[in-house]
Amino acid sequence: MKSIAAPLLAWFDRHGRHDLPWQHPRSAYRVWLSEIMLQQTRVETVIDYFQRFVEALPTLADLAAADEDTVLALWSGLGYYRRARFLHRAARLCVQQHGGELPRDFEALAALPGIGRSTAGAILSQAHGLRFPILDGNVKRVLTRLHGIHGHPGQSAVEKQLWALAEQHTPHQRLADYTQAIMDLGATLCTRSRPRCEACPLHASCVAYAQDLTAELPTPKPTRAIPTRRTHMLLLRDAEQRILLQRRDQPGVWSGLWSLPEAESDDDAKRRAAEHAKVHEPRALNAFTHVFSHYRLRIQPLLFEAAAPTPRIADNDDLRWCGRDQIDALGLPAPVRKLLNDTWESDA
DNA sequence: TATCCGTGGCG
DNA sequence: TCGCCAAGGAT
Repeated sequence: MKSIAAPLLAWFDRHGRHDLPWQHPRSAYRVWLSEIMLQQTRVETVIDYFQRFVEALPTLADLAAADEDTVLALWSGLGYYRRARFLHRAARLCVQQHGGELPRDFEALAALPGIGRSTAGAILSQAHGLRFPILDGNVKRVLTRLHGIHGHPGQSAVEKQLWALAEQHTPHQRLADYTQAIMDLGATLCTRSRPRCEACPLHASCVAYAQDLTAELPTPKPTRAIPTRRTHMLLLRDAEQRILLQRRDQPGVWSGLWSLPEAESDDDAKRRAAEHAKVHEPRALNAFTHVFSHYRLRIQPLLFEAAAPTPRIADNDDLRWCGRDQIDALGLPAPVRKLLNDTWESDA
């Protein structure tokens, strides 16, 4: 099989992305952080989060020493929060077991939480120039088209075949550049819709291009209808305009993040509100829908005004009355942060 | 193996 | 408005 490395690297030198923030400097810690943030997330979205994160926690040691609320606050809005907790846990494991650095050994690296085969390959190739393939969404898209492979890449047989191809294409020189090059190709030319095949350095040997299959490949995941769940969110606000926040359980959606107490119905909401404060009749705010990958959540916010906190419910690890300026330091789900800000804004 | 886990942008 | 996506990994 003819390797794609030579034409790909030549293209990368002229048209690749060379100014991403994690490339300067390209330390193992920064590459690792970027790879975790980039899982299922766009480069444009990640850049600001990355800058803020490394400014607050410049080294692996800083991350390991940070508390979880700090890490989740820096991650807040980026989604898939388990990534942040795994990142944090992995940093502490590195301090405990690997001399405070990310291991260079593939098995040890991939054994860390949040680091799978592809992310381990990306870190080792980009940070250390070691020869390990990656197989992320970009590479899957490039390889299924280049070789005309049908079937959803999530299927194990298809994925196995793609890993074998990824391995075969990986060169023995310029590993960091090659890894970045094939991702750049997927991100900028070999895009899901309307790929720019005429500018692609590989189109002469591309099966999908020759057979006009770029619109069919990669085979999309079979879709299924997602359910709608409903919840009431309680905005308990005291005389000082503070609102009661509650840390969410693990596991589950938004686990470990600070959110609002929830209820299944109006009556349930009043009952739960009374557990925390002496309250008046609630005011129903505008309901809205938040969409996850696997279900949509219809949220009915209920504002309980001028609540007097029940004394026995003091601030603790999982319950906290927070003012407007306090939520910046906490990890909150994006729609909850917006709801709180809107509520405080509306009577400012 | 299938499901779970966020978010913002785009056609 | 809405379906679908975008640098996966864990369970």
